[in-house]
Amino acid sequence: MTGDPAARMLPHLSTSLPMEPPMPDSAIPIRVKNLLACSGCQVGDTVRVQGWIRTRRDSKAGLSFLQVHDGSCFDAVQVVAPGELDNYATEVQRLTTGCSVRCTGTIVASQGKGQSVEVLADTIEPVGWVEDPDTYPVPAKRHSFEYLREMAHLRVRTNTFSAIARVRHCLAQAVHRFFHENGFYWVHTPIITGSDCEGAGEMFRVSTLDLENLPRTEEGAIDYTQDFFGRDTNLTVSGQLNVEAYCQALSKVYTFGPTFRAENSNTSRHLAEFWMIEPEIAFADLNDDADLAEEFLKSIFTALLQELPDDMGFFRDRIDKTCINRLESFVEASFERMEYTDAIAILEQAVAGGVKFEYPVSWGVDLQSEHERWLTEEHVGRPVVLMNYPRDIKAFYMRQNDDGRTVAAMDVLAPGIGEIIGGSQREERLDVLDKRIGEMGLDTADYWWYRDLRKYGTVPHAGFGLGFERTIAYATGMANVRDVIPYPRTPRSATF
RNA sequence: UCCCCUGUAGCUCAAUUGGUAGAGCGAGCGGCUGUUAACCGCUAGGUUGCUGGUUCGAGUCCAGCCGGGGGAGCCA
Repeated sequence: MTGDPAARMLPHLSTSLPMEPPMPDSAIPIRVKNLLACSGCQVGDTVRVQGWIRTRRDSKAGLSFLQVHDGSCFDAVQVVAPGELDNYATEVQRLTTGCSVRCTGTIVASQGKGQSVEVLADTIEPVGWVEDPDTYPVPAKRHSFEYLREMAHLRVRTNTFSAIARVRHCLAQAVHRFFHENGFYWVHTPIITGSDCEGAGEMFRVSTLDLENLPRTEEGAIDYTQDFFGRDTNLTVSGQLNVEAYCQALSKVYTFGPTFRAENSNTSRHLAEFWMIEPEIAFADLNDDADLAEEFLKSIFTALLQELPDDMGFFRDRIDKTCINRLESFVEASFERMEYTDAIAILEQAVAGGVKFEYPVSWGVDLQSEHERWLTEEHVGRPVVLMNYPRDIKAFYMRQNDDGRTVAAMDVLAPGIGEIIGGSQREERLDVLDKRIGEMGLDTADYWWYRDLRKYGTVPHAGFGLGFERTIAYATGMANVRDVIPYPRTPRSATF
């Protein structure tokens, strides 16, 4: 649990916050997670909790119940406010969903059902009011995800989005932990790139030129020599080429950071700004790459199941009944390795046997989602690693196989989602690489530094890419990647 | 970018082949209660996305624009 900041106390912060109110000497500042677990405190202790009101329920017997959450865990703590408090009528009974409060009181065993312990308050200090409860955008009721998307600054106060934030953090930590513990170095590949050769999609231009008055060359083209970098630059669409260079000195490396695609894609699986994980390993072939992908995915999903049972229980109960079972099956299964060529034969047999697909199948076509789903869900029933695709449907940097018609590419397919990882062994032979660059109509001059890697101590190497938001959506059952990133960027949408 | 659906109260949605715009939730007030998605009653809350058109009459039909969603393509 050392990686979980909510589990640790930060007394130096807690005691240096501004507007510190008088507090009984014995009051222990504590976060809700630890309070509910009686970790670092026990029944009878005087504690202080700070957070936001989820609901208030009044009892005319002369007390009120406040559900106070602070983001440290899924549950809120019940703070019992006796009617004897000085500000009971003037302030406590005016608290509404969303107000922030600072409470001190005694931890007691709860008389009610639904919680084992609660806080019997000595003081309740409203810190920030909700100025108009009638128009507070996220009252305690059901909201559609579409509506909450337009309230991205407030939606994290809901059960669902605070749970997503914790899952996202947990998985990110698990990613770094897996790589760190396996001897990988995290490489901070550039966000602004001068490479125009990544070939992974439409790019966002980065420029300080005056759009109202663009400098022109004598030929009438835009004169990028006058731009900030003295050339045209873009936001990165992939760190792969850069991280390959570091791989060929550090042996095992990865990138994990934001990536940008200016594609006009309007789907539940695409974002203009998303986070991608791209490991790269040297002295490795495609089988090593598949091994890595399998160990990696099992590691991060195992961590999620172990570290956030309450949040995952919420997703199971309210979002997707199967999400926990799916992850448990995933981490226990051995991945099936299958050749693309064999997969096509299996699919063709299935069609002959009466299975209906919308798109036809034959050797040389890229598999559609329906084909991938059928293979992993119906035919194998476990995760599948498809390997060695036709070279004509894959990128220039993928290593050509001896058969002359396939490349060492792989996709990891998972039940319930389809493709979750795409990777390949990279072409390490300069002559073969140059031939491929030429065949695809690209210019070897643009790849001068990438080609250098093949001139100076080249080595077989491989890697893969994993979309972080798709991984979170898969793990939680959330249907739209726009709801698993705090501030989604999509075509015509970048409000926050 | 293409196809389909959609836009009505703070939110989720009704509104009969075009005829006075309603409910639930939320909110406010009152009642009841160691409460737990509380419950009961009352109240407030709308230029039906925008612009134009057809019509005696448009939330409803037509055109354009803008927004949202789903699917496809592209991909992660």
